[in-house]
Amino acid sequence: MTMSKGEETYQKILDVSIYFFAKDGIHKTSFSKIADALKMTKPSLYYYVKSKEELVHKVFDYIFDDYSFDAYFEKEKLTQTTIEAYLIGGGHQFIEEIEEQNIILNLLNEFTLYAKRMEEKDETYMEKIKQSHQSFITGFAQILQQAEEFDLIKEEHIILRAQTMALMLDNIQSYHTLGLGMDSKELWSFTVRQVFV
Amino acid sequence: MTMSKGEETYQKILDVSIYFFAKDGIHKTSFSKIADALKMTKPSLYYYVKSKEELVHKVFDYIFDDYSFDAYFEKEKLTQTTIEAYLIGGGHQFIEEIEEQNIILNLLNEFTLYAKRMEEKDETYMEKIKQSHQSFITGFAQILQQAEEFDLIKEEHIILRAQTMALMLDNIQSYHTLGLGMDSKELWSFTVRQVFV
Amino acid sequence: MTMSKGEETYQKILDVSIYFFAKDGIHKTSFSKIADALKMTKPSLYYYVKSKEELVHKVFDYIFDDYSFDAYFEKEKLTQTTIEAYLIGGGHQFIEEIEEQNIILNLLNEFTLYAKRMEEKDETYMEKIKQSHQSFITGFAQILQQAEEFDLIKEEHIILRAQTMALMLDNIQSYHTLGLGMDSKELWSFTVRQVFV
Amino acid sequence: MTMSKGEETYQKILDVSIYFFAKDGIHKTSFSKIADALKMTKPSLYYYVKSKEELVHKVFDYIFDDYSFDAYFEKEKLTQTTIEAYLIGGGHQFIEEIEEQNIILNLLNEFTLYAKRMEEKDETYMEKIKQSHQSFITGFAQILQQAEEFDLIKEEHIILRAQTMALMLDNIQSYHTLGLGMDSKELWSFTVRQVFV
DNA sequence: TATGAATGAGACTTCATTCAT
DNA sequence: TATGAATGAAGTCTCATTCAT
Repeated sequence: MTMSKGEETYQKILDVSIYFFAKDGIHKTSFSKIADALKMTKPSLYYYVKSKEELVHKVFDYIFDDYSFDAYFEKEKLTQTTIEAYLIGGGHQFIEEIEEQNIILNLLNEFTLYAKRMEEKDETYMEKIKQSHQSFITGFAQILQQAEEFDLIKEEHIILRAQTMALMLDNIQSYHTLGLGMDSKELWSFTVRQVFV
Repeated sequence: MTMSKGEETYQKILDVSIYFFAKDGIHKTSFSKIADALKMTKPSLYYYVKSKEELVHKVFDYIFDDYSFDAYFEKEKLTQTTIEAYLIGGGHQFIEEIEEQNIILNLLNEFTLYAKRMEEKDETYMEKIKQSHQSFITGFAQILQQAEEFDLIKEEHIILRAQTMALMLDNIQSYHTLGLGMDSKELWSFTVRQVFV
Repeated sequence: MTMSKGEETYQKILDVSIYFFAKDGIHKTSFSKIADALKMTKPSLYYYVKSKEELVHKVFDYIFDDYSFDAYFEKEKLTQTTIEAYLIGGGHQFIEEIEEQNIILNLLNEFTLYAKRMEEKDETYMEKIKQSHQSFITGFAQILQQAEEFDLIKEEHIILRAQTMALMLDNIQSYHTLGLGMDSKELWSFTVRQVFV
Repeated sequence: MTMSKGEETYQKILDVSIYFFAKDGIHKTSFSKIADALKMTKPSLYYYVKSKEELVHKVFDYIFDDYSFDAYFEKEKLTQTTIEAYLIGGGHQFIEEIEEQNIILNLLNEFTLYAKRMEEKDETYMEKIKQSHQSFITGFAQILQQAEEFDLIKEEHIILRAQTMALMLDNIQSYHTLGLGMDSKELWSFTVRQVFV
């Protein structure tokens, strides 16, 4: 459980990189900036990270490994309550967590752009992003499947409904931070209820 | 109607900038790149544009001036058809146009990030983006208001419905380009129909 | 007496150039700056002035043509008053005039540096500067010669006295503008009186 | 006592900068020029100096730290000889040293101009220059005070005399280098003797 | 593990100047 | 007389990266 000094330093590098990548952008975050913030020298960074491209990739993995349906919607809780409440609650939790680490949203968007632009050179970025989003669609679809088995909803359009939910949940916070006076949680609750009509 | 040589050159600069900004990102698009593509020299660019920051701003305005509800949903057409068909049709047109100029999507996303990061220095970016999105929400809300007057929908949740439509339409294409096998037009039709339930 | 439009424009160019050369330095004064201040375009400037080097030379001549002993010490007045009072009065006038066009001092100093650095390429600058300073030394020497003929001072060291006066008068204002709390006129009066001891 | 390699390089940068600043002027001395002369690359310079402005400031401090009354007039020597001889001797030493590092004079003048033009942005330049000049005035005044206590001169005009000496000494070499056939040492001796009349 | 020192490539920008109109 | 358009050269500065210690 305890980290070695090296692991600690590595973790700090990731944290600081995430912070600056999100705040200023990947391109505007130089090794100097990171090194200064960590009170290290640039060459020391190279001990932990082979190149900037590798750092970007490591940060990317670190971020997207946590960005999946299962991280927010815990399946064990599903039986304890109604499906509708479960979906609403999970979404609210998602919204809250994203809200807390506000600047991460920027990073998710930046990485998506980054991944698209890297697609020719390195497909792994896009693949991981796809998987993340797919996990939400699939996750919602499974829940809906179950709901249908319980006769809570009609059989129709399960995929479209799942896609709607995934897309809404994914962008609701981005929209919120634009400052259009939108109530994220209310909109999510509304979305779920519409799906269950 | 005809452009002077200077205006033509200026327009070409905008076009090429848009192309590279979208394809490679603002930061990775240097004046050299633009100048080379136009077979001009770097200093010539400065005859048309005071600085890179100004070029970014000009491109930004050029893009976002066209990104509004009214540009896609022509109000004159509203009376010629049913409201539901009108909304579906307008959305399909929106989706088609975005699809044609595919890379513009990247630019919209990049500019949104750019605007957030510039907010302290220059609020005008964010303001314009807000206006764009607001125009969609307000546009949909007005249509729904009318629908309600004709008793086509219930009075409830007009704002939430409008927000849902705006958010869905705005991100449907981004999602599509991720390659999750989503049918944009079908999803939009479904969205509109849900709203009219 | 009246100037043609062309002459007027030319004069304005000189005036503006003097202003910027003095305020910001020759090197930091670009043709753009001058053109903007005059609401002209750069190529128009080239109609009046062949190159920046020529502009510098013209301004230089314009400034140093007026910087001579005779411009400040009018020989006709010499007989009307005592020699000592004449010298003090002339110096005070010099000081006042320099004080009025304060920034000209910067230009004189900058041109002196410029002249030294150009000496290998173009000796005319240094020659003109030498002549200016020599005119003061010679001017004072002639006055002192006359004073000696009237037995007001001893024969000795006439050149040294003249050099002292020239050097003091020439630098008294530069010193003053440093803000060392020096009273220029009092110091000049003191200098003259010392010479007449 | 020995310098590390870094310190040596830094010192070389200062030396070369001084040389070029004096010979060609601050503005005409580019980092390329300095780097070439040192057989370094431009970015290497930035390892030692954050910006050109910082380099200018460092050179300025380096020069003006040595330019004070105490650096040329050693107070211990005062008792060993007569005051008049002491002042003449100190001045001659000053003149000789300035003559040896001839181009430094240009630099002093250039820095004075630079300081005036920077006054709004950064007062420290002007303050240091003032202090230098003030040190000469105060230094001379103290000597004269002492002379007066020994009844060597009259009580009157001690400040004016000190100012005269400071101003003369400060500019005598500038004048000399104009090539007006002035004998600097003789003029200084004359100045001191006049003061002691 | 860490650092001092260095570098090639390339970024944005300004300048003096030209030329056809 | 004046201007719109363009350019080669050069300037300040940043960046990712390397290497010997």
